[in-house]
Amino acid sequence: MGILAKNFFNRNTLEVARELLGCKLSRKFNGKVLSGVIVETEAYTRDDPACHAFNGKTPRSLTLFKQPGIAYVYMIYGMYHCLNFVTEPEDTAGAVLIRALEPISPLENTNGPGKLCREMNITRELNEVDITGENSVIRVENHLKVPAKNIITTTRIGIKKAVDFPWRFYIKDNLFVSKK
DNA sequence: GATAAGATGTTA
DNA sequence: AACATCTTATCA
Repeated sequence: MGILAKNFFNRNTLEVARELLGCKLSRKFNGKVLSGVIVETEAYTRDDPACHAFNGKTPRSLTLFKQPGIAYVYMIYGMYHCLNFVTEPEDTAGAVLIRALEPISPLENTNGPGKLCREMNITRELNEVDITGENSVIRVENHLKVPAKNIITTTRIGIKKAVDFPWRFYIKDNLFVSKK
């Protein structure tokens, strides 16, 4: 099925976060392809106190201002990485955090943002890689169509600012959504 | 330079 | 509820 192109990411972050549900994420590593269905996402935008880019450009947040359709990978708590896709036009900060996958290729422990990166060998080396190319090490394609009634909208997890923003999305009743 | 906080996960 | 563990941003 079709690989998601730059256009897909060059849009409102909340729309992208919702529409990524049901898409297939593939990660090439050591000659193998690891893949899973995206079942949980969170949106982070400019004007969002919880977003790394809220206070403007810093060495780390600069990635969020770059072109849509690249990866934003950062380290959290000194031991885990988190994978995001950059959204919105260039110079407008925005990203979608990938929080959980339902395995397609054999994978375990993909029900959390740190766990799925550990499982798929996603590190800071992949920061800013293009995810819209045919041969990208990370790419996303259309896979399952998730009916609107099966998309649950709630508040985001693990943040201390903007805790009331309903910007977390997940597939209803899916067993691989992260636990609270 | 120092310091505090952090988009997490595991263990108890 | 504690903690493992270290990058980042901010301030001096």
